[in-house]
Amino acid sequence: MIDIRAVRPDPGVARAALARRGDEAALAQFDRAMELDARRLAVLAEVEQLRAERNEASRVFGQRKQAGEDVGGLQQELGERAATLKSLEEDLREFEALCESHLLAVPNFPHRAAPDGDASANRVVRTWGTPRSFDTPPRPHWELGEALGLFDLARGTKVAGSGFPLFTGPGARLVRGLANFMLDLHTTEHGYTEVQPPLLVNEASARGTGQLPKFQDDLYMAERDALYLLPTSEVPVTNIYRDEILDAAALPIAMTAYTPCFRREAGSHGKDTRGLIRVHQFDKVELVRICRPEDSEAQHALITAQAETVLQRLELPYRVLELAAGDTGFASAHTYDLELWAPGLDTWLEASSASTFTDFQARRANIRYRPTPGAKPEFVHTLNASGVAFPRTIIAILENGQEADGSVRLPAALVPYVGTDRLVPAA
RNA sequence: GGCGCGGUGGCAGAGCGGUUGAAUGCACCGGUCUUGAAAACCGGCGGGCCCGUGAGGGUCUCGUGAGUUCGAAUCUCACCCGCGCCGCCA
Repeated sequence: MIDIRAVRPDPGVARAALARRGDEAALAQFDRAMELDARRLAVLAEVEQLRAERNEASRVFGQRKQAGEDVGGLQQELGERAATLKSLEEDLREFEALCESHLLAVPNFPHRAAPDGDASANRVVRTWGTPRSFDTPPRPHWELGEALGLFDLARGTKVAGSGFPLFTGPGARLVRGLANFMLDLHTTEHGYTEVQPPLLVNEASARGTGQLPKFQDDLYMAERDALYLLPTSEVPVTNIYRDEILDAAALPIAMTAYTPCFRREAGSHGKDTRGLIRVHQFDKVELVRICRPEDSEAQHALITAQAETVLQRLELPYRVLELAAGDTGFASAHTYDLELWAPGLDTWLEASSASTFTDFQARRANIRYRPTPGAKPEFVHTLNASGVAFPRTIIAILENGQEADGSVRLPAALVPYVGTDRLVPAA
């Protein structure tokens, strides 16, 4: 959530910043929120005035009554005034709720470094690794995976529906190996604390990180219990500290979690649905950092580098994209996408998104810290990065590692975790 | 799922419907003392919002929401959460 108090003195500046997203609807939400805020403040002043009078009058009333004076007339007058106040308070609540609902729909301000424009303005800031050349056209991962017995997408569809992959035998082992490899890297070399969060989250949590109210359609919901299946472990992990005031000495906090993620992918049916490119359920190791505001830019560079390390250890060619203002996610101010090269698909696939949310999530989730002991609490900054998402990593491993004989060579870093250096077709 | 008890400030823990934003202790901050530290003593010390350049003033906040009342942390109702016992299940 943006800071409406900071915006109030000069809404034009904020409006210009938001305009960089090229999102007319967002600007409209912003304008409406500012409008409602002004009306809210006018009613608030009136309500507070009446409450002050009421409080004072009640004090006097109590004194007179105790002194044994006749208070009948005064009591009636105060009763009438209480009714006036009550109706005004209802107006106030209405404006507050309306104002907040619009404010919750306003995205974060893009970082000054983010390029202007939409996705076509995304900037490649670096590439790593060199794509192999193939003598014959490289095969897509779904052919390789089925031939190697790694997954059985038809049966996954039978069990749940399309987009719910079933990993089998060596494929399941590969998934488990990836999880252990990534968790070990982040916990032992990058200093993260491993957590296993709840996989369903309540509404407050989903609002805290920005999934609600705007992206309700993207979430699976357990309606009876008003719980949502996590679309990313960013949600439960960031919300661990919701409504808390953190000790400055504890910052930065660095947590990693291995969880499945569930996404309805509403509106993207028929797009990239082949194989493992876009699925409703997938595993991911996530990195979350919580830090002091002045540290967040450096923390962003750090968390991005840590996600890159995963891909480097897996010897997978990738590029780093700095997202343009218009392509940056709702809650994010600045995002780097890590895209893996998939030779079988002849394309780049996003395997990680490393974002700084500045105080946007902290404000929604009310996560603060005391800069010094005894000082006023301030909002922290939150960041996260996939470190990394599994399906597209598996795609890259298969498509980059494929050999002419139909086998797939595994990266050395994975060998101890998967128990073999090569995946071979079943005899 | 049933019955019982309970949710108060960073923590612990008081609180006859009327200066109770809330006793007290701990923690924390500032100071005195000390060569230094500890102890002791003195003072300060929740958060949000609005107005104000500032000093400061106002308002809300005792799980959440509604209600009773001139006035609610205190009374009523609903909901949420926690604990205990029973039932059910692993």
